[in-house]
Amino acid sequence: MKKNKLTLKDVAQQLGVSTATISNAFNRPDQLSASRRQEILTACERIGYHGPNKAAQILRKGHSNIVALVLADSIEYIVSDPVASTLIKGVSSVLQAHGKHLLLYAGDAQSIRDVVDFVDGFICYGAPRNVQLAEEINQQDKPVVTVDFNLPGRPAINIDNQQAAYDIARKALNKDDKVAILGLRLIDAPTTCRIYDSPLFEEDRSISHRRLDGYLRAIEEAGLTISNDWIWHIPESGGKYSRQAAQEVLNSAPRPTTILCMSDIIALEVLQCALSMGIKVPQELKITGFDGIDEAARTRPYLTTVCQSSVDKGKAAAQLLLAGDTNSQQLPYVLKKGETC
Amino acid sequence: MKKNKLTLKDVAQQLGVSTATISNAFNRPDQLSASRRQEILTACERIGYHGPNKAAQILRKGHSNIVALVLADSIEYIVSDPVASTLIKGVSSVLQAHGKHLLLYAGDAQSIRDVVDFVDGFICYGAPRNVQLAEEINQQDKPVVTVDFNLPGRPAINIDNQQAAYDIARKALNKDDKVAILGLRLIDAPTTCRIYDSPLFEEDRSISHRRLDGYLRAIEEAGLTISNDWIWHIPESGGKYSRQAAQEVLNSAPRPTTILCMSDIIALEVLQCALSMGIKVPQELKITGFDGIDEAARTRPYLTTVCQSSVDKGKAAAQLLLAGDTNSQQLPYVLKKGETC
DNA sequence: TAACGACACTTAATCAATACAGAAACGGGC
DNA sequence: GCCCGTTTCTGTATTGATTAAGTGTCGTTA
Repeated sequence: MKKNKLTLKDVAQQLGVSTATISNAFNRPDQLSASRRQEILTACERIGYHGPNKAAQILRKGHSNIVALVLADSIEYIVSDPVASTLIKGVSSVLQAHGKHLLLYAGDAQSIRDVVDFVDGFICYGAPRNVQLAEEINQQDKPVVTVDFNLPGRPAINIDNQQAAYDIARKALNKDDKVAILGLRLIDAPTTCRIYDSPLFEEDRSISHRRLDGYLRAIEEAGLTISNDWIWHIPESGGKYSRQAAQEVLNSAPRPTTILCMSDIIALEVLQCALSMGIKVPQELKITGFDGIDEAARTRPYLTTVCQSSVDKGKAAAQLLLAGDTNSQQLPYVLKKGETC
Repeated sequence: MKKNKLTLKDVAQQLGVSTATISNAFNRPDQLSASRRQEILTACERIGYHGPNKAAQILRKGHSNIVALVLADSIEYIVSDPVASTLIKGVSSVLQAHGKHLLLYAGDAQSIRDVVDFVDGFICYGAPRNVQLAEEINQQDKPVVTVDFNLPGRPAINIDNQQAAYDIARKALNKDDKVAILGLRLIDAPTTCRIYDSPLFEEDRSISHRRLDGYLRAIEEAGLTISNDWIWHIPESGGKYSRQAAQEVLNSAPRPTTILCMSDIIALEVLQCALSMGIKVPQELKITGFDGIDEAARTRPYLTTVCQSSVDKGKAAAQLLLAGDTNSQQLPYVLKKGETC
């Protein structure tokens, strides 16, 4: 527990040189002779000065080596969500390789101002609940990269959600199928529910809406129809919401023969629920997922889903941010034929 | 993308008052009349000044509302480790309730200095690989709380690891048992290996050493013996290390009848390996775990283990830190009788 | 009515650094 | 010996705020 931290000024006085020289010794080696620099550095080591104060550096230099990862959900939820936590892996691996630090931000629109002034940039994952938060971030004169959603004028990392949804639905659907869709955050409601009158399409098209587009296109091409009653809105993959939707949809009459799920978590919940009800998968019920989480490959029967790499998304986002690149990037996905359809 | 951020000085000039008054309007309402304060606040809102620059505040005030969670492993590993990510949940829930932010630190001893100057305190989870990192943090004149390891003079959050290990081993052991222990970070080696000559006990007793004490005491009391050959060192629960140890121990001759594992992850690996080898659990092989992760309750047979709440540990650590309390805290644990012994 | 304290606000030092302009020293060429 | 350019180092304004000390005004009280 060392007290009385040394400042650059103290060190300068002790060594009999100016503060500028000490500063340069640490930051700009070309500004002083190599020998002098070595002297200063070893002297600093000896007296216990570990380099310029970072708080002051941040103020003066205007950057901090800290990147904020802004999360749509609470950290509590995120760390238990396989997709999100894998994304964190990707982001942090790149940041670490560049000597940057990671600040996990999961607060509201107000307290983002606590960090806005000193972080070097933002990676936003998922559309924030709070629209104000997204706006607040977008107003900043700092680099921003979004993942799995769009912010006007900012680069985004995405897969082609529409095409992926179309592809998997096309593979699943047959003539005479009765289709249901379990969607993620389709409307602005805090509970699981069917979509009746709520507007399906918003101006700011989220990835869920893109996926929905894909599903609907495939349904139409297969000569089938679907009404809003058979599209569910789920506010969040985790917790009770998915299970609730699974139970509702499987107890509906007539029971769907194909259920298109916008996440693997949802699909696994449907699968488990179906099996416990004695429904044969895929004979009586076909299920598709989305994401390709590890768990989806371990179930019996294992899931037919769209595999996308969250690690790659995280890496791409971090790289884009650090490179100052402002071009959006579309990552590949692969369809994984499982045993559920 | 707003440019030319306003400063407090700019605002003061525009409103024709001193900078001190603006500052007080935001930070010390008692220092100016309520009416004046209201005027200033609404004026700031109007011209788009969102409050004092945080980087400057951090420098001047010396605190930032940011707490660093220092992790022994890389973030990549942490987010996929159920124990660690649950701890993060606990920590972040308390921090969020107090308006603090969370900085995940998983770097080395050098770059900790990037954050040391401005974070308000440290929560250290698990003994860092790098001893220097622990020392560096301990030297700071900032609050530190440790979880699952000890730093001299700093409060620690722990369960009674020795007693817990003793309890579960006592329950598992019978006369004539052949015992093996799969330990976590017992010595300073990067690979899975048996412990031969390496010193079993170090001065700075880690939780693993406490657990080992408990196991050994139980073994002795049961009238059994164990030599260092039958104690494995595993550098990290995740990855290939546990599997490797499981294979080694199960292929040893004579094969142990009881395996005491210092984490559930390790125990599950042993269980899976044993089942695939056709070994009957618990008839031919008894296994105990440690931690009580969710997954341990879902396997068949499900694990006999020591349940401790990582959420509670995280919460306790954050609360201790924020309260400035310097007393260590011992949390409760419960033995969970499963089907593996 | 002079003294006193409470209130409202300002002045200016301070936090710990960076970076630019300029000074001193040095060396080489003519 | 003088000029010019380079190298090395110093002085100081600047970054954007906080805060202790100080000034002025007003109402109260002896």
